[in-house]
Formats: sequence, structure tokens, C-alpha cells
Amino acid sequence: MSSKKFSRNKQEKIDLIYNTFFNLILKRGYHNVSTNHIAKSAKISIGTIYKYFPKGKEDIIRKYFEDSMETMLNSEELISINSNNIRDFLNQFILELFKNHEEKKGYNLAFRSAIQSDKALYESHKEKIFNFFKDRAQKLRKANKNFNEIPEERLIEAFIFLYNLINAILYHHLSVMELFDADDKLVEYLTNLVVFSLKFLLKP
Amino acid sequence: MSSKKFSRNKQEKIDLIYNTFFNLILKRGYHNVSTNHIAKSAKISIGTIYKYFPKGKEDIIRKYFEDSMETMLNSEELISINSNNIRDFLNQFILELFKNHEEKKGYNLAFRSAIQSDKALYESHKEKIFNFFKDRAQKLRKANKNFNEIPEERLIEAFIFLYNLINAILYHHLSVMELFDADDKLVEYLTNLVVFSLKFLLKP
Amino acid sequence: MSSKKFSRNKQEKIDLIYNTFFNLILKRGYHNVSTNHIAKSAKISIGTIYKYFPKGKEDIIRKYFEDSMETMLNSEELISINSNNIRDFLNQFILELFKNHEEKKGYNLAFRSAIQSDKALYESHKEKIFNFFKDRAQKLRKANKNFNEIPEERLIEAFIFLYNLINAILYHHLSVMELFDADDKLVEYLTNLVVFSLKFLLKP
Amino acid sequence: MSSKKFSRNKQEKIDLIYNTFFNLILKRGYHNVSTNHIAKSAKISIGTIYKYFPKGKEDIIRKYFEDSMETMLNSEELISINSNNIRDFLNQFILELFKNHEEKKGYNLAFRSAIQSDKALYESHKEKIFNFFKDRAQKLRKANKNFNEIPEERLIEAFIFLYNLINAILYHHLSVMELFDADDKLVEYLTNLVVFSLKFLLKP
DNA sequence: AATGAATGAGAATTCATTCAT
DNA sequence: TATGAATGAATTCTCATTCAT
Repeated sequence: MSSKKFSRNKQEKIDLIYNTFFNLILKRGYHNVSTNHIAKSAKISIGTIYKYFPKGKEDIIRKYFEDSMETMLNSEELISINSNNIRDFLNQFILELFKNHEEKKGYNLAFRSAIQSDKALYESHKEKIFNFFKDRAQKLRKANKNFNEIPEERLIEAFIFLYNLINAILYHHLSVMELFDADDKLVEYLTNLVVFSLKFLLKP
Repeated sequence: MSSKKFSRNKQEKIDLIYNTFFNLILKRGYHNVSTNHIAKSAKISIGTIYKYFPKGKEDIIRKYFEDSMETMLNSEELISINSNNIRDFLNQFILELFKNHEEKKGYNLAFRSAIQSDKALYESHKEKIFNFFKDRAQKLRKANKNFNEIPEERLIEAFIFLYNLINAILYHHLSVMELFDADDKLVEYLTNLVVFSLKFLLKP
Repeated sequence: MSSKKFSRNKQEKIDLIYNTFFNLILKRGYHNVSTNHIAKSAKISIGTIYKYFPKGKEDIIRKYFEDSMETMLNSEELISINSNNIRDFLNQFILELFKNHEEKKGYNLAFRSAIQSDKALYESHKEKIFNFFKDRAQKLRKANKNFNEIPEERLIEAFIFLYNLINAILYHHLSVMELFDADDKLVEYLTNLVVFSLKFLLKP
Repeated sequence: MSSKKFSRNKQEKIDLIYNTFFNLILKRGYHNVSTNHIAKSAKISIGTIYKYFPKGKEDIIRKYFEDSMETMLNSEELISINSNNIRDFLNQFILELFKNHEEKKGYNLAFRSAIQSDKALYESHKEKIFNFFKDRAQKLRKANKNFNEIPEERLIEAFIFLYNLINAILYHHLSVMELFDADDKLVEYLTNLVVFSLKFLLKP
């Protein structure tokens, strides 16, 4: 029975803005969605958007991904993987990305669009990815003799490349997802792809 | 004679517009380049651009890719591949894409940007790709018993998927190209990737 | 008792708003300070500002100057000057303005800015000044034969002109204040300036 | 009989913008005039304003005063004054400012408003004034023994101060111009004021 | 055929003000 | 009384497109 206009629940409004924005992006493309569109579509005033996201569109994307990236990379599931078992790690990681994909297709497409015109967002995202895989690479090299011979930098680069490859497959809008009749099959394909690629990339 | 000189000037102007546009896109991103920017940068008038491309930016991209796609997919090199030898075909095709990539990075990035906000361009591009691979699939199935068991649709979809995958690797701006110290290595990786993937995708 | 404490809080809040506003104006200029800025900077709510100053910025300035002008023009120091001694009066008046200037630079700059875009404020200020000098002029003419020959209107106008001139020197932001190494020198200059000007303006 | 819409006369349009803007400022105050007001009032499109003045209001003022300042300070009349005669110079200079004032009251008020919120404009204006008087001061010191004893810097500062003082009198909106029934009288007053002030400021 | 001045819809953003809590 | 979320008109500025010359 609480009035919509004076809802004291900030998070509700912020989520409304997120959802509206990402839905609009899915329908019309990032660059064809304006802050005014968001306001109209969400039935809130333009001022409200700028209250929560003072720099407009960029801010919405940035803040959303700062949160969601943090959450994803620091999720229980990823943290708790026994890092010296690389198969487990890869499989778990792909599953994690895949779960993300299912529920966040709109958000991720938005993100891919946004980093194309926002260098700062792109750099910060790159750094986060790098640090995440640096940590993984270091643990792997400590725990597993096979990886000792591969330079740390190369290992990190390989991980990042494959991370991007998986994302490209999951989110690239030219993909023909219908190829994989079941999710299992897609995950299986991706895992095989990664294992095969890693071998290729890391051989001396 | 006068007409020849004339049409020569015309083509020069069109090429100038193409080059200027794609260079600007590389520097500033598709959505940050306006028709006025192109005119200023190319030192021609905005009116001239609208003479040759009455619908502006969209038209430039669309016409460019109509031409270049036509040229690429119908190139001597691809047409002359003996289509019943699938290995040759794949290797040749990847090399062709790779050559393209080297010299046309700007154009392709532009294209990727453009189709994100232009549904018509996207659909027409999809159709062209589909028709190209439909033709290839039909020839393959005629010439090669192994492919008879695979439904035509599925074969086409697999080809399209892999075509997109290769492009994603070549053009995705998050890629870590430094991984592949030599072009040979990248082409080798891509070929292996495609062969491996085809096996996976086409097994019953 | 509670009411006393209450009104004390009220005055404190009003003073807080005054101080915050004028400090912000000094830093950023009148037109770049918003009511929301004041609220944030003073750490009170925007609602509180509108409680005490229902018309916002204009009201703050207007009310402040209504008070301070009243106080200044009716100050003990000015009232008690023996008005038939014009030298004393002028010197005292300049000193009064100067004291004001030292401690209220921000307020005065704010005021100068404000009256540029608020005609009502400007008119009311003009009227107050006029009435003040009308009173002085009348007293002077009664007490001092020399002034009898000068029309009352002209005397008032001369006073107002010189009042504005002094203020212009004190507050005009293009002034080169470093010229006057000591305050004494500036006051001396101003007094001479006024005496000289009065002679010029009042000669028949 | 030339069409208004496609007038090839840039300067006409630029002058129209200048005149419209400065007239509006006189009526409503600098901060209450928007670029849209100017466009509507001048019956041109907002785009036209931004074609000639890409940074909007600031640019209009800046460009106008860059031109007019240049013109004024380099005018035949000022340049040709025999600089070693200080009386002549002062009188001529005041007359020049006064002529300016008569025809450009609106422009000057606009300028005074504008520099309050545009630091760059303010600095560039200050520099121009400084350089102008530096040149005058150097010539005076060369030609006239009396000025040798006064440090160059001090001489410049005094000139600048007096220049500002005159402008304040001419343009300050609180001034009571009616005091001076004839222009001659005002110029006479200003000259006396400046001579008197210079003596005071330059005495050792 | 070529030019570029002119247009105006629409995007991003600010800010005085209101009012439910 | 005090709060601050919410509003939306108004502002600055951009850009695709037109059309007289």
C-alpha cells in the first residue's frame, strides 16, 4: 500500500532503472536508448535517474557491472574451487559464466555495447579480469608442476583469451545458439574447446 | 571520354568517403562519427556525401558491405576451391578471412558497430551469409557421402557459427592477439579449432 | 524555556544557511550555487531551507540584506554622527563601509551578483539607499546653511553616486587593490575622492 | 530580394546574433538569457547559433569582445595620441571610453556579467588591458622625466585601477547618471578625478 | 555536380520546488 | 519540525538532413 512516488526503497528504484534500461537495450540497441527513454519507460522522472546515476547511461552500466562483476568473480562457487585441479576449475568457471548468461543476456549485451564507447569502463573491466586470472594463475603454478614451465604472463593471457572467447560465443549476437539443442551440450563443447585451446596455446 | 573521367571522379569520391569514414570510426567509434565529421575530415561538402549516400551513415556502411561482401564471397580464390575437399575449403576460407582482417580491420570494426544498431543491415548481412553457406553445404553434400547424413540446415548452421567464431576472434576488441606470436600460428589454431568444432557439432 | 531553546535553534539554522550560501557564492559565483548545493554543504535537508526561505535563493539574499542593511544604516556609529559636520560624517561613513567590506566581502559579492538578476531586490535596495540619504540630506540642509542652496534631490543623488562609487572600488573584481599598501591609505584616498567629488558635483 | 534563409552573408547573421543577445541581456540580465531565447528572438535556429559560436553564450561574448577590444585599444585615435603628454593622453582616453559607452552600453553590461562566470574570459581581458597599459607606461617613462622615478609596475597598476574606476562609473548599474546634465560635465569630472587620483597614487 | 548555411528534433543534464513520511 | 526522494520544465548542445545558390 506504499505510495510509488515516495517509496523509501532506494534499491527498488535502482533495480527498476537497471531492468528498464537493459530491456530497452535488448530491444533497440545501446546507442538508441536515451536517458529520457528510460525515464518514460520506467514511468519515473528523468531527475530520479540522475539522482542515482549522476553521469547518466554510462553510470548505470558502470555501477551495475561494478557490482555484478564483483559478485560473480567473488562468488562462493568460484572461490571454493580447488584451484590445483584445472579441469574442475575450467568446468566450474564455464558453468558459472553460463549461469550468468542465462539470466543476464540483456545486461551482458548492454555491457558489450557500453565498453565500446567508454574507455574508462573498458580499462577498469580489463583490470578486474586481469587480476582475477593473475590470482588463479599464481595458485595454479604453485600447486601444479606442469604449469611451472609456462611463464605467468602467458598463462594469464591464455586465460583471458579463452574467457573472451567463451563470452563471444555466449553473447555475440550473430551466434547460432540453436545449434546446441541442450545446455549440457554447449557446456561440453565449451569445455572441450577450452581444453583443446589451452593445450595449443601453452605448448612450448 | 568526358563521361569516363567523370565516373572516375565519382568513384574516387566514393572511395574517399569510405576511407574517411572507416578511419574515423577506428579513432572515435561508430556512434561518435557524424556525417558532418566525415565531410570535414574528407574536405568535401556534406551535400556531396548525401548525393552518393542519400541515407547517410547507414547507406555508407550498407553499400560498402554490399560491395565488399559480394567481392569476398565471390572471389576467385573461394569459388575455385574444390568443395568436396573440406579441409582445403576450410583452410582456404580461414586464410581468406585472415587476409581480409589484416587490411580491413577498420572496416570490419565499423561493420560490427553498425549492425548493432541497424536491424535491416543485420538481417541483410545474415541472409547473405546464409545463402553463401547454403550453396557450399549443398555442394558438399552432393560431392561427399559423409555429409549426406547430416541435415542441410545443421550443416549451414555449423558453418555460420564457425564463421562468426572466427570473426569474433579476429575482431573482438578484448582479444589478446599477442598470444599468437606469428600469423601462421593463429591460422593454424583457427583451422584446428574449426576442424575440432565441426567434428563435435556434426556428430550424430 | 523550550521555546527559547527552540528559537535559538532556528536562528542557528538560519545563520548556517546564510554562511554556507555566501561561502559557496565566493567559491563558485552566485549562479553556480543551487539550493541543493547549499543543503548538501550545510548538511541540512533541502526541505529545511524552504521552510525558512520559501522562495529559495532569492529569499535568502533578500532577507539577509533586509536585516544587514537595516543594521548597517541604523548602526549606532552612523546615527550618532553629528550630521551638521559633513567631514566627520563622510569619514565615518566611509570607515563604516570599509569595516563592512573587510568582514563581509562574500556577502557583498553575493549581493552584487544577486541584484543583477533580481529586479525586485534591486528596486527595494535602491529605495532603502534613497531613504537613508534623503534623511541625511534633510538633516544636513537644516543644520548647515551651505547646503540650503543645493536642491535636496541633487544632494541625495550626489550622496548615492558617491556611495556607489566607493562600493564599486571596494568590491569591483577588476580593481587593483594592491595599489594601496595600507588600509589607512585607501580610506584616505576614498575620503579625498569623496570630498573632491562632492565639491565638483555640488557647485552651482 | 535575397532569401533570409540562405543568406550567404555570414557577418549579417553574426551581427544579428550579437545584437539579439546584447539586447536580451539588457532586458533580462545575462544569466536569464538562454541560447534558445536568442534563437527564438532572432528568428533563427539554435543550430545556426552553434554553427558560429560552438561554445554558446560564452563564445558570443568572448568573440565579440576579442574583436571590439582589439578595435578599441588599437584605434587610430588612441594610437596617435602623443604619449609624452599625459594630460592629452588621459583626456583622449576618457573620451574614447565615453564614445564607446554611448553606443555600446548593452555590450558592456553583457561583458561585465560574463566575466563574472568565465575565468578564461576574465584572464584574457585582464592580460589585454595589462599589455595595453604596459606599452603606454613604457612610452611615458621614456618620454617624460617625471615618470622615471615611479616604478613601471606601479604606473601600470595605477592606470588599470583608473581604467576600471571609469568603467565602473560608466557602466555600474547603480550609478546615478542623471547627476551629470551634460556629457561634457561627466568627461570633465572624470578627467579631474583621474588627475587627482594619479597624483595621489603616484606620490612617493 | 558541388557547396555549406540553415534547420529543428532530440539527447544529456541541472535545479528550484513539492510533499509524503 | 525536519527529511530527502521525486518531479519536470528548462537549458545546453549535437547531428542527420534539406535546399538555395
